[in-house]
Amino acid sequence: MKVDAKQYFSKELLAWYQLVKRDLPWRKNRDPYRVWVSEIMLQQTRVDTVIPYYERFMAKFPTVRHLAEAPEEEVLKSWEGLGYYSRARNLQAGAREVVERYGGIVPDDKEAVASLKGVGPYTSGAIMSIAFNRPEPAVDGNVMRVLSRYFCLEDDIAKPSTRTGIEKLAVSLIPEGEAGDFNQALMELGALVCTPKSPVCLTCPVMEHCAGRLAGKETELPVKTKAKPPREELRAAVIVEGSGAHAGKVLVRRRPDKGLLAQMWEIPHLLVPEHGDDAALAEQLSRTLHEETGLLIRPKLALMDAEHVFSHIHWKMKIYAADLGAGSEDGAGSAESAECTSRLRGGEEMHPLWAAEAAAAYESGFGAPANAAGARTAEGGAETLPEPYSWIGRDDMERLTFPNLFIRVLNHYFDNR
DNA sequence: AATGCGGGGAG
DNA sequence: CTCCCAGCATT
Repeated sequence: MKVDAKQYFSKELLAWYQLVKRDLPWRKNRDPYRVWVSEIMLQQTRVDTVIPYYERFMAKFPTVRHLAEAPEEEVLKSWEGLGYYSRARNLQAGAREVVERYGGIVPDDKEAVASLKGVGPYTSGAIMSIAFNRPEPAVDGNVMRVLSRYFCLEDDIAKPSTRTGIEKLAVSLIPEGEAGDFNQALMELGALVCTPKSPVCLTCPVMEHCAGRLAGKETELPVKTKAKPPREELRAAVIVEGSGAHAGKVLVRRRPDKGLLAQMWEIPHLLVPEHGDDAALAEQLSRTLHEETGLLIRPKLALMDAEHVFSHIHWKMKIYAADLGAGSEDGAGSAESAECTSRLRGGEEMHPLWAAEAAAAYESGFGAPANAAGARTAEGGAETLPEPYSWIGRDDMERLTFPNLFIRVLNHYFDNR
């Protein structure tokens, strides 16, 4: 590629950007903290999705110090529904580091910024160029697509080595003193014109020298290996209705500190080998929850099915509604509970569909609970549930953080109760 | 180099 | 349906 084509590209792209750039909330000024928050939220997330989250987040945590001093649960709650929740924890960890080590001022220093939690090659380049106008590359999916097409590069952009190579190219394209605008222009072009499918080449400011298009390959590029399909997991979940002191509430638990959906709340569920038999699933749920909480639950209704696809796992869940039987801490007594028939419409009545053997095991209380909390009988049971379980009402959903999957399920339940 | 990590919009 | 989005951390 000739030097001419590179200079042409940078000059025309920059001029185009000044004309058409969108008025986005994080472009109001160059406050490094605002840029930082926006770039973290924008990781693997569309602009239109981010905007409302960004507005709420900046109103609630307007400065590095506000974020650093906030309770972690509030930060996670503000991220609810946005996905990739470790971003929220890492962002707050970074804010606390900036307060402790740099007095609350984001340092104008590449190594310092790059060392912050959750800040990788792209984000550090974006912060350094946009906030400080430093000539660093900010190569994301947009940039790899745009440059692959313009320079007709056929390297697989799924390979890390390809990104590294494109970073070197991207640096060489940055016009003197215009790193921030140029990098944003590159991404803006990828978002508005040089889109993944059916790029709008006729409106492209650099169409004339686009090698990919001149070769007729604009829709073939960039080359990218397909991702492996998510593995399927069948799960059985249950909404347990409290009674007595916990009437109107449901049983939830908090997920572990690390891993999938870390530290978020959910309704109890478990991995099962197959979905065939409602009675068998009900029995497994009942037995497992008894082991973990001491509660004796009685699944009554197949409430709904729910599917949720993560990038690497595909959950297929059957969700039951249950109440507490005799022998539970909150047990209202079998006679009373037995009269609680279908409170939910559209569901399928299943109690007492249990196999005789499972029902007998249930009636005998499954033996002693494995959990140290001990048996919870109507007379002498402990008042508190073992961690990480808890009873919550609908109002509590305002302060606890749930993945969208469970928000949908709980809303469906509370709406039709 | 591979894998884990959310959720949704567009075609 | 499929693709992929202003990616990063861990192994």
